[in-house]
Amino acid sequence: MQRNRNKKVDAFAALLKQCTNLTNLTQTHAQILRLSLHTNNSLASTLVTLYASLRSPRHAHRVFSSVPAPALSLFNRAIRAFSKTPSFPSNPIKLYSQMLRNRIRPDNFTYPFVLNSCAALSCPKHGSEVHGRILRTGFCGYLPVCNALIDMYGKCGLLGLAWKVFDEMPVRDVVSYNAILGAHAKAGVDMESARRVFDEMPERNVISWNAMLVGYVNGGELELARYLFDRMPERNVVSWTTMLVGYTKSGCLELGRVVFDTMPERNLVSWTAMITGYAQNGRPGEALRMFRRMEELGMKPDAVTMTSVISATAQLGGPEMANFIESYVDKEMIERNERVLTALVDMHAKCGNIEGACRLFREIPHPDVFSYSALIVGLASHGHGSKALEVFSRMRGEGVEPDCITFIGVLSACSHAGIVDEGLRYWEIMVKDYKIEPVKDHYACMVDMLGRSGRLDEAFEMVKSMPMGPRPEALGALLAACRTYGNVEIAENVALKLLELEPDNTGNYSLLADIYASRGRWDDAARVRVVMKEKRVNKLPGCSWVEVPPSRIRADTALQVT
DNA sequence: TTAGGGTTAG
Repeated sequence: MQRNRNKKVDAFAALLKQCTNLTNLTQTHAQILRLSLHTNNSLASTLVTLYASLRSPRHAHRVFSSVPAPALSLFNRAIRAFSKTPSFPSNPIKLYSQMLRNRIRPDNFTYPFVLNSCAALSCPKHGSEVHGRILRTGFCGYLPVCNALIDMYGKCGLLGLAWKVFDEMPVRDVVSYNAILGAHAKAGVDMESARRVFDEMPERNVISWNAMLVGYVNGGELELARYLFDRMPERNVVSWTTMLVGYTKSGCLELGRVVFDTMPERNLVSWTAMITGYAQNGRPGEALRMFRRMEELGMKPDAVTMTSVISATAQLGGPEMANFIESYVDKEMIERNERVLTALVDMHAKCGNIEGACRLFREIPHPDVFSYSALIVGLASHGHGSKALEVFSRMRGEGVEPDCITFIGVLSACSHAGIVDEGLRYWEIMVKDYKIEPVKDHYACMVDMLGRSGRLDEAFEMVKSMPMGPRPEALGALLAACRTYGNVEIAENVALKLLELEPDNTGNYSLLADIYASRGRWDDAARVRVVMKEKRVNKLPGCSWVEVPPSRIRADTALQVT
């Protein structure tokens, strides 16, 4: 009987090896379940690994939890599988605690992956507990275990502890050096120390060179990065992608595109980097075109890719497109992590569906400053000022620290709700409690708020108090308020400054001419129009990056399709 | 076991 069962297990193990997609894997899994072989540790281990490699952590979790007494090997395979999706509910740290409760002793294959998750979740507390156990059980003699410790402390920013592990190791390999090098280079702020490690290490591989490259890129030292890139003894897809990111992050999209087009091989990360480059530099149409090309090549996006695709869609607007993208996320089983959900909240808000934005926000288990800000800004721009302020107060109650963008939402909420004194109070809170230095956009919000409610003198004072000098955003808001309330005196003052800063912006000339006209000062209005003509300032045609169906082209917009 | 891609902006 037992022998027969073992035979079947072997047969299924062989069958599983041939499963290359989710369809035939689930079919084989179904047969395993029918014969009640799913409690077999070895089959369950293979299933968990395969589901994880096909990016189906939910299936993997179901397999794992249906085994009543998981053995060490199954724990190890599951921990390894889930270390790729550390934010998933059954994360390696939980599995590790479970194995200790089950009195199963972790070994040298367990620790590196658990430590990886501690690093990914930035949990040095758990990490040092694991460290303690490693020391007590004598596993510090294993190179991969110590290397993972260096990496974990380095990624959590505890460089002293990383060095302590490094220094106490009797034997080190290139991985140990790379881990400590990466810890210094990553942020790009201490490249001198990184350089010292790099120069002193006994042996270097492509990973060591890439770690230095990343450091220069993240520190904004693009020329040094390029110098290094050109002289590397060996380059792989990571080196090329890092260089590509260097260019796109500093706004050199065209150079980034050249790198992308010339790199010898591209993977999902390279495609995502290029898509993100376009999305973050105001070229959402180009981002979506790249995404389509990537799909046509059969490359499946992941959560990171989709975050940028969603952000690009948000910039283009349109409720149909927003709904399409959301159902795409569902259909392709993209992990709905915090960043994906935040991007979806923002997208729906920008595409006019604030209810959809609120619905998605409720799905976020622990909203952070990004998620709260996206919702607050969204509510404010839809005119739900008091609802935005409610969300802000809930955010503070939850202990989430607002940032400068949150306050842009809060101040514009006050502006739209017409509650000026509240707005002034929030300004105080921003500056005094949160020590946030107001930037030009905050001033623009305040000027807009004071101006809308007719407090033009205070708005003017606000403009004059700007430490960076009057900026077009704030001046424009004040000029608009001057038109609403017919205040020519301030308007002339403001317009003069504004035209000096933005001589090519037609809106400013028109606004001033309108103000003169509304007060019956026809000669002055005409004078502005003449100046406009002399400067050859003509209305700029509307411009779009995407093909728009003819029915949606507004009659008053000259469309320049690129 | 070591290197690359992500969300919020009057």
